[in-house]
Amino acid sequence: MARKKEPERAEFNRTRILETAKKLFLQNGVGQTSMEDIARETHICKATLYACYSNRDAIRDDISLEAMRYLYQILTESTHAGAAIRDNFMAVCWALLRFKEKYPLSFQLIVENIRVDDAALDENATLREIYETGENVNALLLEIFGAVYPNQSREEVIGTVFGLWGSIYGLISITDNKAAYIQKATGKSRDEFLQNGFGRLYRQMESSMAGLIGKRGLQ
Amino acid sequence: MARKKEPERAEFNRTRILETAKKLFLQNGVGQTSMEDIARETHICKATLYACYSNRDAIRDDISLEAMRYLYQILTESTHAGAAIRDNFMAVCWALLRFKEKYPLSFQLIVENIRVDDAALDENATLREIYETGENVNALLLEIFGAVYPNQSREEVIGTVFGLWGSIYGLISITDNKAAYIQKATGKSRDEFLQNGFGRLYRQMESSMAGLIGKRGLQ
Amino acid sequence: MARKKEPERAEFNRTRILETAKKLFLQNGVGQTSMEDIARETHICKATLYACYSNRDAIRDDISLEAMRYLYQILTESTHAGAAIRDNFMAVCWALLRFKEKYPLSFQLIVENIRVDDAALDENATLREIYETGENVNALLLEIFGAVYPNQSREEVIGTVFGLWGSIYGLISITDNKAAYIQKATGKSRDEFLQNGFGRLYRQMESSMAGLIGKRGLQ
Amino acid sequence: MARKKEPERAEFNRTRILETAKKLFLQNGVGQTSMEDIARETHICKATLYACYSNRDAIRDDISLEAMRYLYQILTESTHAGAAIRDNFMAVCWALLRFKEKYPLSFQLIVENIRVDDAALDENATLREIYETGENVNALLLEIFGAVYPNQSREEVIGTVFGLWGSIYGLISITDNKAAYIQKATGKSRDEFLQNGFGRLYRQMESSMAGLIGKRGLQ
DNA sequence: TATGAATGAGACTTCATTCAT
DNA sequence: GATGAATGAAGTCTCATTCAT
Repeated sequence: MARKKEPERAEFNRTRILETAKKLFLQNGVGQTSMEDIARETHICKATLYACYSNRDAIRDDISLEAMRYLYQILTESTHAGAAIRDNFMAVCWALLRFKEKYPLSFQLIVENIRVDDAALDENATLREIYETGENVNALLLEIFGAVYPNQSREEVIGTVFGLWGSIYGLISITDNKAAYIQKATGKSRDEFLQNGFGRLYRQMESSMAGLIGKRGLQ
Repeated sequence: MARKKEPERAEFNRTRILETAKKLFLQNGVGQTSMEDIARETHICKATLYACYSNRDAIRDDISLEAMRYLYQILTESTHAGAAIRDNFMAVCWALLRFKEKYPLSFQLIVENIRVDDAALDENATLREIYETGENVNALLLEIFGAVYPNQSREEVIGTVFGLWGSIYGLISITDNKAAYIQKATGKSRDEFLQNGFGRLYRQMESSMAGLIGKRGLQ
Repeated sequence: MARKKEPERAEFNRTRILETAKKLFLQNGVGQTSMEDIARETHICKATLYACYSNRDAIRDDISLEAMRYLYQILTESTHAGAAIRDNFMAVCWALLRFKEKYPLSFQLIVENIRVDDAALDENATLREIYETGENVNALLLEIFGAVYPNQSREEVIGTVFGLWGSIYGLISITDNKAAYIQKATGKSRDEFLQNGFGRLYRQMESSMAGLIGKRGLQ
Repeated sequence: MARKKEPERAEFNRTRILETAKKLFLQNGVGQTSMEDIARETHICKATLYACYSNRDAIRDDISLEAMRYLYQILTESTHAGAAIRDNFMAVCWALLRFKEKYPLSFQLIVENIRVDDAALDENATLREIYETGENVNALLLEIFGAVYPNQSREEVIGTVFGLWGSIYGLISITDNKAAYIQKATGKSRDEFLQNGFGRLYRQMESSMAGLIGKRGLQ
């Protein structure tokens, strides 16, 4: 098979490696997937593999970055500054679900801390960008929801949003992981169940706001 | 030092292995901990190690079982059939936090599905017991919270409880993982922050009930 | 093939490894001999090989130690406190030749410095023993030749002996390496040639002594 | 920076490679220095490196050749047909020391045999030139010292000179390698020690001649 | 000629697992 | 049951060398 032309090639390999790694990581777990496996599956020789990614963590980090960017992108696309809060809230929830579906392995990034050794962030550009994109996601959320808490301090808003974020994460986790169980126990499909759950969380937010800003209806 | 009598000795070894494994799994990750490591750290030779646990998964499963039992135990101890719902709810929340603190590696058991190959459950007594203890936890929760939804179908109750369970899980995850971040951003300690978050989730439950059962006060 | 009984086995392996390594190191050079090669040639699997010697340097060091001990042994055996100096001198020379023949790779140990990081010697028992055996060799030489320089300070004796030691080393090196060349150019066999060379070096020592202790005959 | 013109460029590269290789060979040992290392350190890409030198041995040989030429040059420069033998002898000794200082890795060339497969010499111009330069060195030595042994056969002279050559080599080896040790044990600096040692070797030569040519004084 | 990327082979090392004692 | 030694398989990584551009 003919070699690709220069500039394309490197990118081509990295992409193939990334896709294959995602597949294998998911199938067998990150720990059970060896560079050997990835090389075999991509038909890229090990030396080349190591030229692209110096170890498994580098691959994992790159996947995380891709995931983080995707998350930021779909959040940006599916929310709108002027839209009704409920719409934005729901958009965020479903976006998170899509995120989990597309990057199941990276889903817990949402509640995890990027390993932040000061050293690590300085030396590892990928890690730094993951971190920064994560910060952008946070900023976006504050921008969307912060506006509707006019009487709350920034600190309170951060707290509320963080809490909701965690709750949504947990709700999606349990629902997606135990979809079959839930279906059997409640007769609801995963998405119906989530629809209800998201609704409850929204009302929680609403009431939390109501408590603070009086009976003035939200939208 | 005199040899322990046979049956004690075996139990003694298993305990040492379990404690050491928990420590190492936590320090280095499950995937990065080898049977070699465990043997070295316990000063138990590998052959003996294998006599106790046929592989790493067996150890991991045993830890999971211990964790599950602990969870069931503290939930049982800290909730009471006749107590105010709010008290029970809060007790459950803080119990989950203690659970995460004691068994960080097993925390996600809460939202995970035990690998349920029909075959696996049949052949693996440990797995089966984990599963059954999980079911007991579920039953306990339904018993505690189900009573207060007299007008709801069992299915609806299961749904509500499941959803809350996931939310609590997510809230604790994000709060514990990002405690430092939260402290810096909101000025609140992890536990203050959680107190608020649990409160919000409780009100969500309350209102969800209120919506269904009318203005009849809850306790 | 049946396994050896316990205590013998380990020693048996180490011996086989050592012998094979010596052969391969000599054939192909130390740098071109891999642990792989040694494993293949000994029919000992690599893991076992690593259990005996944690890396190639450990093997090399062990060979050096064996060599050093051999050197000390043959020097001890072939010299005698009361013998004529000339006899002792010649005995030392021919012992060195035998040493080079038996441990060609270790021959330059004679003029080399053991890598003496303070740390290394402390942590590496083999290195330390090589060093100490080397010191014993030095002491032996001083004992043999020192007595005949009654008027010289210890420092002068050390200097003279060291110098001779180096000269013998060099003479043997060139003669053995270029035996064929020498045979062609001078018609003498390696050993005849050496006999002459050693003789010249002895007379050098003799005259150096004569100069210092007067016409008093030696022996 | 503008590209060098073709022929210059190639020479420029070869020089850089050679200098870098000498440094790395010395630092880490020949066996531990890879073409990879050399490419990295010179910032010359590997393909170009291979265009200049087809493998590591070719580099090593080129260094050897450079060394041999240097040796021949300084021997030529520092000795003189009409000079006193003692002066020439000492000049040779100190030249050898300078040689070891400048080309430590090539020092043992002096007592080594160039690998002389008949095939190798025919096919490998570098090897052949090393060999020939080595022969020139030998010839030079015979020319210098041969004249003073008028009664000896050429064979005897070769023998004597060869033997001295080896002794000087050994003396320098041990003295330079163990300079610190010697300093501590004898209180003499390396060069003082060598001065004495060279003197003894000279007297050896002198007496060897004296024995043969009678009391006729040298010089 | 110079280059970046690719490659097969193989080095070193560790692991899970199994024996003989 | 406990142990030290052994093992085959696999993992991570590097090297010398070769292409296509």
